[in-house]
Amino acid sequence: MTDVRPYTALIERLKLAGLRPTRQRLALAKLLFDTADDQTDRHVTAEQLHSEAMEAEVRVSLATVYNTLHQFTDAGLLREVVVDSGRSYFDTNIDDHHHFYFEDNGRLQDIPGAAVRLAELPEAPAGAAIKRVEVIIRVRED
Amino acid sequence: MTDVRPYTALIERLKLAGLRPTRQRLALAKLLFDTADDQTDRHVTAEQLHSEAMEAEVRVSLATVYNTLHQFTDAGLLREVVVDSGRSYFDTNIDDHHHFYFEDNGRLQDIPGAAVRLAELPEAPAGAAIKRVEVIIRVRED
DNA sequence: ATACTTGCAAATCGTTTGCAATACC
DNA sequence: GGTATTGCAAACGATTTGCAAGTAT
Repeated sequence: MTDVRPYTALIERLKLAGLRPTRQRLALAKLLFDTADDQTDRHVTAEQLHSEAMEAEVRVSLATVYNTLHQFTDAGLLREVVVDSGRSYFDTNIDDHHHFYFEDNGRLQDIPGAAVRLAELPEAPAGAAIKRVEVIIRVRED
Repeated sequence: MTDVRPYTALIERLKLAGLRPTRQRLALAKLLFDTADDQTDRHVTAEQLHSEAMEAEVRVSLATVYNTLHQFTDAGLLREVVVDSGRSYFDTNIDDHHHFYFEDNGRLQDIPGAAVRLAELPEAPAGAAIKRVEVIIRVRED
């Protein structure tokens, strides 16, 4: 089942985003977006992704992981989620959706977009435009 | 208009919270909760509060500001708001409410509780209980 | 050939900690 | 007096940066 030219689609995706398909960006994109496994939504920190890369025998520096995550975010391939001061999560699900945050262990979990509905939203403050509405449901294991 | 025994109420408040009314806690409480000025909602970072203390000629170390902010938060006098990775805000408004976050300049602004209404909420994941629902509306100055 | 990327190590930022000195009850 | 609190400076963890070396087009 090992694909002989496995990266074609990812290369295209990076090029479209205006990013050179370098070895490290490809490898990270594979780890992030290649859903050979089941889940479509991943929430990774830079450290986590770096560890995964190491396990996968991919040599990438932590600095490059940071750079890449931000480039992917700027390119709209990822979304940054802030729930914990001092730790940034990157979400591979860029659709409109919200999150459960497990404060005990720092895990994030997607809430399907339809499960949260806002009945009423304030208008943006004068001189400002709404960029995104984020709902974070903080939960505690019991 | 300078009160001769200005701290009585704050002292009581700290005692009720189980905190010794020390000089530095009182001074910080005054800066945070004394609404001689207009606004009832303040969103401060530790650094900001420390600066204010310096300007007010109150000698407090930054470490103590951090300690105090967390103690106040644990005691329910403050609420911590996380919108920016790497920076913690403390909100003097502990009522149920949500926030606008101005990404350009890092300013936070309360949204009155009634202006956001959630029509539908998911139930908590199995084995977990909802601790708080936070709505953050990220806005951009234009 | 050239501009973009990478890796490394050092630097930075916000925050926390250990511990001796000090203040509150 | 005994315990809680403070300040300092060092330690910390996550993230960023400068720059020389490597790589994609």
